[in-house]
Amino acid sequence: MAAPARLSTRLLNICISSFCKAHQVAKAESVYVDGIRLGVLPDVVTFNTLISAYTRFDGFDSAYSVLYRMEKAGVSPDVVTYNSLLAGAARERELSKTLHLFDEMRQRGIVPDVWSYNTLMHCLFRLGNPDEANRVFKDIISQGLEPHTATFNIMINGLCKNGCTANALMLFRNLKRHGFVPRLVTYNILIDGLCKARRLAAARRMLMELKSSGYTPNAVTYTTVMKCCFRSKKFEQGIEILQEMMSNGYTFDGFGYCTAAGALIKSGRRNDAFECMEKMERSGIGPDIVYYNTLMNYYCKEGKVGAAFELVGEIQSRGWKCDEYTHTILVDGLCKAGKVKDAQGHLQYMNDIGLSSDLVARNCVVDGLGKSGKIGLAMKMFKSMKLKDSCTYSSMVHNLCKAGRYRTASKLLLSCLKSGIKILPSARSAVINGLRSCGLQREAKTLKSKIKLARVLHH
DNA sequence: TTAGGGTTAG
Repeated sequence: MAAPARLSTRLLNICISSFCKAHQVAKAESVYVDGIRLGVLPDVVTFNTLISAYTRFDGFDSAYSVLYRMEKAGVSPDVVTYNSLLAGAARERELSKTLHLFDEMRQRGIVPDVWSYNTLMHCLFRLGNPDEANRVFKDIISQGLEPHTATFNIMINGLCKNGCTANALMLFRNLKRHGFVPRLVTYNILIDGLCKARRLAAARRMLMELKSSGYTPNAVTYTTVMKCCFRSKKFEQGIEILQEMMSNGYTFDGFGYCTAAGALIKSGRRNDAFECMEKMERSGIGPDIVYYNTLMNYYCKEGKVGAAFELVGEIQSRGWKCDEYTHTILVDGLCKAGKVKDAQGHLQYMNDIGLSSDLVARNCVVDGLGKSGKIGLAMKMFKSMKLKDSCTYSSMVHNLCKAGRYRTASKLLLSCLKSGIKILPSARSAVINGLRSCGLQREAKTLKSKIKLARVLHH
C-alpha cells in the first residue's frame, strides 16, 4: 500500500510544481487541497515548492505562513525550505529578517549549505557589514564547503558596493591565479565597481579583459559604461555608447534611451535629450510610462508645462495610469513656472487619487513656496510634514537664507547636524555667509566649528 | 539564489 501512496505524492508534487512554474499559485493550492481530500499526503517537496513560489509571486509573509501549515501537517522543514525563505526575505530587502531566519534554521538543527551562506553574505554586504560577510566567506572555506562561482561573485560585488573596490580587485586577481574562471557577470560587477569608484582607466582595462576572455559585452555592460560617462560629464561619449547599443541590438527596451535622456536633461543638454527620445520613437519600441515621464520632464524644463499636461491625455487615452513620477514632474513643473498655487492643487489631487508617496512632490512645493517669497507658508508646510528627508531640510535652510532669516536657518541646520541629517554644502555656506553679512561674525564662527565637530563625530 | 536598470525635488 505504501508504494501507490508515494507515487501519488510524487504526482501531486509534479502537478503543483507545474502550476507554480506557470505563476499559478492559486491553482497549485487547489491541487494541494484536492490531494488532501483524496488522502494524498504532502511531503517536504510539496511544501518547499509552494514556499518557493510564494516568495517569488506573493512575498515573504505568505511563504512563511506555509511553514506553519507544514509543521501542522507533521512535515519538518529542511535546508531547501530555509534557503527559499532566506532568498525571499533577502529579495524583499528584509535584511534583519534574513539574519533572524538564519539563526532560526541553525537552532532547529538544520545545517546551512553553501547557498544559505551565499544569501547570508549577500545580506551582510547589503547591511554595510563587509567584515562580517568576509568572516562568513572564511567559514565556508574552513568548513570544507565547496564555494560556487556565485559565492565569489557575491564577495566581489559586496566588496565593490561597500567601497572596497581595491580589495575586490585583489580577490579577483587571486582567485584567477588559482583557476577561477570569471563569468560575464563577474566582469560587469567589477566594471561597475570601478566606474563608481571613478577609476575609469581601470574600468576600461577590465572591459578589454572581458573581451579578450572571449566574452561579448551585453546590455548590462553597456548601460553601466554609459551611465558612467554621463556621471563624469562625458556626454558625447555617452551618446556614442547609446548609438553603439542601438546598432548592436541592445536597445530592445526604453532603458538605454531614457537613461541617456534623463541624464542629459539634468545637465541642461535638452536638445540632445530630445534627440534621444526621438531615436526611441523612431526605433519602433513602443512608448511606456517612463518614456512619457521623461518627455514631460523635458517639456517642463523647457518651460512648456502646458505641453506636459497635454501628455496626460495621451497617457490616459492609451489606457495607462500616470504614476507618482508623472505627477511629481507636473507639480515641480508648475512650481518652476511660478504657478505654486496650481502646484498645491495638483499635490492635493495626487492625494485624492490615493498616491501616497508624495515626499518629492511636497519637497517641490515647499521649495516653490520659499522661492516665490512665501517663506511663512513654506515653513508652515515644512512643519506639517511628518516625513522629511535631507532634501526637505536643505531646501528649507536655503530658503530661510534667501528670506534673510539666518538665525532660524542656523537653528535648523544645527538640529540637522545633531540628528545626522546631511545638508547640502551650498546650504551650509549660505547660512555662514548670511550670518557674516549681517555682522554676526561670532555666531558664524561657532556654527562653522560645530559643523566641523559634527563631521568628525559622524565619521 | 550573484551583475546594470530608465523617469521626480534641494
